[in-house]
Amino acid sequence: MNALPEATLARLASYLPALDRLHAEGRETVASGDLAAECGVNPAQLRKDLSLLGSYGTRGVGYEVAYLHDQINRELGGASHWQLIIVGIGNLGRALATHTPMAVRGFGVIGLFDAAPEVIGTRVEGLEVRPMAELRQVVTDPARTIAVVATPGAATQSVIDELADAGIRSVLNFSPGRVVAPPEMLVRAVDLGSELQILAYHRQMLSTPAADTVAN
Amino acid sequence: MNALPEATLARLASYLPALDRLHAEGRETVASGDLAAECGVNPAQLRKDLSLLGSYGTRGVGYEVAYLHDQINRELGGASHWQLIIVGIGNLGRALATHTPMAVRGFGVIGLFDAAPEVIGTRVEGLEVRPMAELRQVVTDPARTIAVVATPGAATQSVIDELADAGIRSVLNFSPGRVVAPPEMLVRAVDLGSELQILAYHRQMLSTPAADTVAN
DNA sequence: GGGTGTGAAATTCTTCACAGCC
DNA sequence: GGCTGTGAAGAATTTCACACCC
Repeated sequence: MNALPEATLARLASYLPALDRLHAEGRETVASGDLAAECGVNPAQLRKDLSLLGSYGTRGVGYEVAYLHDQINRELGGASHWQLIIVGIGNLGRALATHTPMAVRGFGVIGLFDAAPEVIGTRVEGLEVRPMAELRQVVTDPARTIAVVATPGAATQSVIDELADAGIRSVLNFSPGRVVAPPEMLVRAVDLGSELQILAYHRQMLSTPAADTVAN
Repeated sequence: MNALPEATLARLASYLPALDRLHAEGRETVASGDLAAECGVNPAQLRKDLSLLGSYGTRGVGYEVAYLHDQINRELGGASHWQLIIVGIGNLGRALATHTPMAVRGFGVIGLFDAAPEVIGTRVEGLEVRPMAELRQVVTDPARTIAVVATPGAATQSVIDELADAGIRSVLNFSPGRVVAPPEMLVRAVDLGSELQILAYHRQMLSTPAADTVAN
């Protein structure tokens, strides 16, 4: 299987929750037009995305909901059973630890870490919060572990270093500020502030008609 | 000023934190190559992005850090002083309420709302959590208000309806599941699960060399 | 010399439109 | 009849490369 285009990848991930919903409603099959409307994309685009995974549709009928879900999930690596650890158990860390949609997609949380003594030893969802020193005891298979980093900005770089030392090579970073990581480490940054800013821009554009737009 | 391309928009938002950092380090000017490296983009791309806002650079020197930051921030609508309300004060809601990078960029939180009686009346960062019934008392200027929705899935649609009734037209939705909203309402969905899945896919690709890649 | 601003080329992504299958 | 799968057209984005300015 060839590498999927970046744009397709983001859309495929968004099809999964929609398929979950359809499955929950008891739908067995779905046509590209319906699923596309649900996800806010063009039907042709959706069909093209799915055709990159192979041909899972039936002409005249559509796609089998459960089977399609499995195929997308497998392709995205969700079925490979990743193990998650969360570093930084503040509000955001706790939110991520209890975020059920993640667990549903095959990401199981196996460890929680924090630096603050008053947090260490407390429990979240039945898991005890541990100090970073115990990282290696918890992470038994670093190649299959993804670290979610939700620490305050100042601590992030040293956390990344410790994770790298423990052999972890996949990081989802919610902490603002760029970090340097060894080349074998894949770091994906998520910036919640940017999302707000993009929304604000769009609203501003819609509300204040451009001066160069002639009335029609 | 014309509408900015969607792709440029996302990058501009990512330049702001980098400029913040440079400013904090005392840098007065920065060349496109340096800032681009910091943000992980192509230097020509960065120059083209900035040129869409006007010509703020000096040939042979670079861009003035503080001035460039102000220009981008203004263009993105951050300086328009948006008022934020947060609906759903669970862990994620609390995390967003205390997320300082947001406040820094001109987004001030003016209200917190939740449905659970045991949460109503508690305080987060000095703000009292209120029931949705008090929405209109808090939101005095709905056109300048952005609602951040962090409710559990089942409650989301009714929350959107109530927000629409109160005249709010901008929503950042962290809740999974598609919602229907009136046409004048702009809803931007953020799915934290997708980010994990995209990361997992990339790691899977890097770790298992494609069969069709000939050794070289 | 160093670095921006920007047409033009190259690439990637999206949409169309229709043959082919159920 | 309805819907998928996909080549081809069209649109958008990224990158190159160089004129121009400090």
